Amino acid sequence: MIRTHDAGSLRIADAGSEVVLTGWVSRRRDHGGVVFVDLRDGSGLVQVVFREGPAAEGAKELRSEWCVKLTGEVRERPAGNTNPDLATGEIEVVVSALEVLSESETPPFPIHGSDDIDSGVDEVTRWRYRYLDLRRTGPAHAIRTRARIASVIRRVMERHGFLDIETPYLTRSTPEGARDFLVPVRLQPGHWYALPQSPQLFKQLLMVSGLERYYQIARCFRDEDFRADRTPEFTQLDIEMSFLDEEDVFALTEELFVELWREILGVELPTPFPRLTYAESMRRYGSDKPDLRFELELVDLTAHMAGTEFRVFQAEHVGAVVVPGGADYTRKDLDGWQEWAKSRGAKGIAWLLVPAEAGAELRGSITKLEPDRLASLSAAAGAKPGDAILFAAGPRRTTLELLGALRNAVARQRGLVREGEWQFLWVVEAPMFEPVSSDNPSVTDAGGPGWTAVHHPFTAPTAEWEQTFHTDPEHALARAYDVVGNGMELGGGSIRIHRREMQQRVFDVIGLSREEAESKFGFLLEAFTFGPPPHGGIAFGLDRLAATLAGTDAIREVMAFPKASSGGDPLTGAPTPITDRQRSEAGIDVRPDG
RNA sequence: GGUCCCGUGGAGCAGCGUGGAGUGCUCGCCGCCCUGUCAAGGCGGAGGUCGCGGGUUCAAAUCCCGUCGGGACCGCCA
Repeated sequence: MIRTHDAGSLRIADAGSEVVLTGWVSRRRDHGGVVFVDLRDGSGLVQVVFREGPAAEGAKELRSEWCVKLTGEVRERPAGNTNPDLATGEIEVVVSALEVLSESETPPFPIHGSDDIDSGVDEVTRWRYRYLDLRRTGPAHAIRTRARIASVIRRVMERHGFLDIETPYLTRSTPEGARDFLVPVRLQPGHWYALPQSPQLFKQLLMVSGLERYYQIARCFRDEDFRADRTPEFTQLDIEMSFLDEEDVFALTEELFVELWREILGVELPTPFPRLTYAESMRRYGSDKPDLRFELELVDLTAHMAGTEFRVFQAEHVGAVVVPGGADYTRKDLDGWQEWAKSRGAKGIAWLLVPAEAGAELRGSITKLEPDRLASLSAAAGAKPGDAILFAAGPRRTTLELLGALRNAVARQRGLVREGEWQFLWVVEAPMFEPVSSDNPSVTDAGGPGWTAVHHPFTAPTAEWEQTFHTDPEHALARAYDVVGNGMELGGGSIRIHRREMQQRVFDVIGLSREEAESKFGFLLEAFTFGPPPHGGIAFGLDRLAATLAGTDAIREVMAFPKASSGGDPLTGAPTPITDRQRSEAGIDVRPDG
């Protein structure tokens, strides 16, 4: 190394040492006879002082973000001049020699003094100059945190004998539901690779291989629209094991999470994580990833409304969220909820304000309800004087989902979320199938009527449904599980089917013909003819996990070079048009015969 | 595919409703002064296609239409 010390590591004990430092000029404070420079390197900041001689002359020329090397003596700062805000604030380095390693243009946004990720600078500008953005301590910390997370993961996985095995990026479509990214193949014009949406099929093959314990920090690709927490390439911690049951997955996951939260945040997570069935989670929270940092459980009023003449409540499901103290809602607030519901495609939300004073009249949009039903409604909903009740009615599933979203929105709005708390749980026994609909197309090319796999078609049914899932697909339950933290789905997986007969019944339910199954993943089915072990696994969204542990909402903050929401890379300018020659060589316009 | 928001010197904003000279603020940048600052300070200065195109108007940063870029949400995404 061309330096002897890290700038941020110097302490009072180093006083008197001669040091050589390298780094960037963070700030320069020129007082004429004395010049102070904050020198920054990967370890932190230290103040260096120039007084006289050639070094001091050179210091006059220094500008922000110049890269320099300097030699000097560490000294205790004069009395009264220490800086308690700096780790190195008790000392400074008096410079005897200065070498400019490289000069810098004026940076497009301030680098110094921005320990927070959010400095107010436009994101696109930050991504465009991400290499400068990462000189800032806040963004750099997020990336460093991610690296520590990967390190903890590898330690835990290796402790349990898992093998880190790479799987192909140039492959064929896997059975997930998203659109594939496609790569043309020069040597076979008109033929295309798909980039993997996950290593799903390969990890199952590795179980057939008898490797028994696989993990990979794998890049995955899905060509879908963006969200704040979604980007076209992302990273999964992918895990698969043989001869296991759910408890093994739960135990491993909990150990991993405990270790991550302890090491990164210094938080001790209690285990085991509570478990909820999917059905119970939907019933109580209207979500398959409930946030348990607040209560506000949904109320089921379907029975209370049975036989009502009131049109809006003549529905498969009538439910409500009771807003504590919500009687202070203004008409504008309530109209706001209407708009909110409509923006989610719902018909609307009915409301009732329960007056705080005894005997006062109920106010609301449903006061024309039958009087006895109305009178007993507050009690049936569990509302107290001063509360508001927000109702939704309609088909059971969509109504519960609307109420679940409402529950989250109300909790945020009313400040009911206990920030700083960590609430993990397992959501288990999801349905195996869901009805095919226009916005939920079948995996079959024919797109025939019927059912599609909720998780993926290799997910095993629960013990109770092993013999009967194909006769009642609507109610069949899967050995699938999601781990949820603070309302975020952090990971999910399942126990797989390893028996050919059972697999065929699943294909029959989802209307996948033998020919189609053969052409899509015949290689997996063939592998399963050679004594496949019982196996299963789980995958975690590493970006979401890292963002959570780094204390940011945006997964882009834990990616070194994130993409903009159009899918473009503001730094390199990708994607770009291709030349005619590239187009011709790639063979992308060729239609293969047959 | 849909809804909403943003685009003004290098950065962050205000100005737009009710059209009237590129007006203003904070920071940065350049020059000079300055021996204890750490958001150093003082004085002076430079820097603009108001995203782009069209329209309305005597006159457009401001109003209208379109478009591009960015962001959030719904759909979509196991």
